[in-house]
Amino acid sequence: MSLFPQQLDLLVRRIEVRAPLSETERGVLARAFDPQLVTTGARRDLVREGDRPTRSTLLLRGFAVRYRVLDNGRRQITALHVPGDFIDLQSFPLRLMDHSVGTLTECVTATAPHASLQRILETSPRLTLILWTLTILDSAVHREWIVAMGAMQAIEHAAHLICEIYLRLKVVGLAEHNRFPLPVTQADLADTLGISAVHVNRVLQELRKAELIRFENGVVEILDWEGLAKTGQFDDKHLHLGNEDDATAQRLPA
Amino acid sequence: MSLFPQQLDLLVRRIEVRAPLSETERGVLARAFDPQLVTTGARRDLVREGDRPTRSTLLLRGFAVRYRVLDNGRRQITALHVPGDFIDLQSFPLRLMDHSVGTLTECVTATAPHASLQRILETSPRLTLILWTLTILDSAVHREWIVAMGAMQAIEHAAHLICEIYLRLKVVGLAEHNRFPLPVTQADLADTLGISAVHVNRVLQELRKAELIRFENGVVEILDWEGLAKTGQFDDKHLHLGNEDDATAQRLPA
DNA sequence: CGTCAGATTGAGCAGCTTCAACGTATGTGG
DNA sequence: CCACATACGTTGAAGCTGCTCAATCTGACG
Repeated sequence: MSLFPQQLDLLVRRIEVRAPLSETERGVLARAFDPQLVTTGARRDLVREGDRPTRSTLLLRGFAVRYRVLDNGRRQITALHVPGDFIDLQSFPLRLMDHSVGTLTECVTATAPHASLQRILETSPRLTLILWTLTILDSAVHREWIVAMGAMQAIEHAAHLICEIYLRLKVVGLAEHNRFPLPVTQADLADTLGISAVHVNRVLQELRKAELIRFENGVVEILDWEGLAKTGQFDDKHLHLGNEDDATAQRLPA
Repeated sequence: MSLFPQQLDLLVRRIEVRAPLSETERGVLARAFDPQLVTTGARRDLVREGDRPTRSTLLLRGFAVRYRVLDNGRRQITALHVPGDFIDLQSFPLRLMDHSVGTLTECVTATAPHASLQRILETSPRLTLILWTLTILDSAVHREWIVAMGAMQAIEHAAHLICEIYLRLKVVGLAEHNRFPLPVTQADLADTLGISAVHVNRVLQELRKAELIRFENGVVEILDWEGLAKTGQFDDKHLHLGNEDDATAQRLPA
């Protein structure tokens, strides 16, 4: 009645960037999930705006996005999720989904009933803080996206996004050196960056011409990290990859 | 050694939109704050990017903004805070500030030492969930801003923002019927909406010409709520103003 | 081989920017 | 009390970024 260790591994890595987990805690976390995994095809919804989920979903394999569709038909992606991310942990404290989550690729997910999270809340302050922190990291990324959308040009924004995804994938061991999967179409990028698909195409061409990246068949290769980070004015501070940032490690030793 | 009830009132109202608080809980919350309040002048920083606060700040009076300044000198505001909002509750789980918070007007604040929040985390699952929920509401607003920035025109975005601020002020009793203070300059709005101050001016003129709002001397009057909400494609779902949205009320009765 | 999703290109256009000037209210020192 | 400074709002004009529309190209797949 619990997740296998290797299935929990990506989440554990994300957490342990900041705070070590004890064996007991890993066990509690593993038992919070339903043992059976769910596989969902590409381009399907995992949760829909208006839903009131009774369980939260952890992404184990594949890429997913949070999005909203406006009256005018435009879709805006508000978050891009990679393996190891909870895609709707916020539905535990706040049940009503105010946005949808859809898959980009085929995805494998594990689900944790809210009742299990409730138990963690009532019995483990440390794990509670860890879960809370995960939602706060989402927030920090959201803010960074607002900055990028509001104050950067399209090409800078695109460079910024690529830097962010690269580091996030690296944390969970899914990026090789300067190379990582990004299985999204230019239309998806358009809905993420808030620009048209045509313009995405031109921006990507510029990034290629500047020899900052290659991007073919859903794989990004970063040719010049320095240049890319500079173009995107990228600073990894908001990803909080250093363990001295975090209260869990300092105030609640494992 | 605790905040006066009326000083806590705005926060309590925000919380009780979704979940009732017991007298005991109010007491615990009140005692989490330092008794003395702090007054900060207009256009000063309350917290700075790079800081590692040891206490979290509750805004009692005045308006404040979260923001980041880019290399190119552009300032992007990522959140606008009104009385009753925590401006840096996330610094409890994640110490390093990845953005700054500044005042727009003179502000009165109360501070809660992280040690007090720690005590709440260790002793009161229900209050912990409530605090967690407050940070998650910030997240929901962030996502809505991403949608507005990415998929709306400037005039729609502006209308959307005004709708949002109006409802948030109403919750804490700071908006009269269709009328509320918005002590920001057009340059502030520019940094919020991610457009130039000149264009803000033109957008406001359009909103006035369409007889949707008046906006003089830092006071907004909504002349046509329906029209404004339609223009801004505004839906209050993401503000989670209904108590059936929330887990606290349902699973952890006071 | 035809079909389809996705990428690419060109051309004209719209939204928003920048620069610069000017208006208006408020405050301040002489 | 006036001269001047300062902050904020308003207006016009020119230009750039990114959009829309439409056509073409490419590769995968049945």
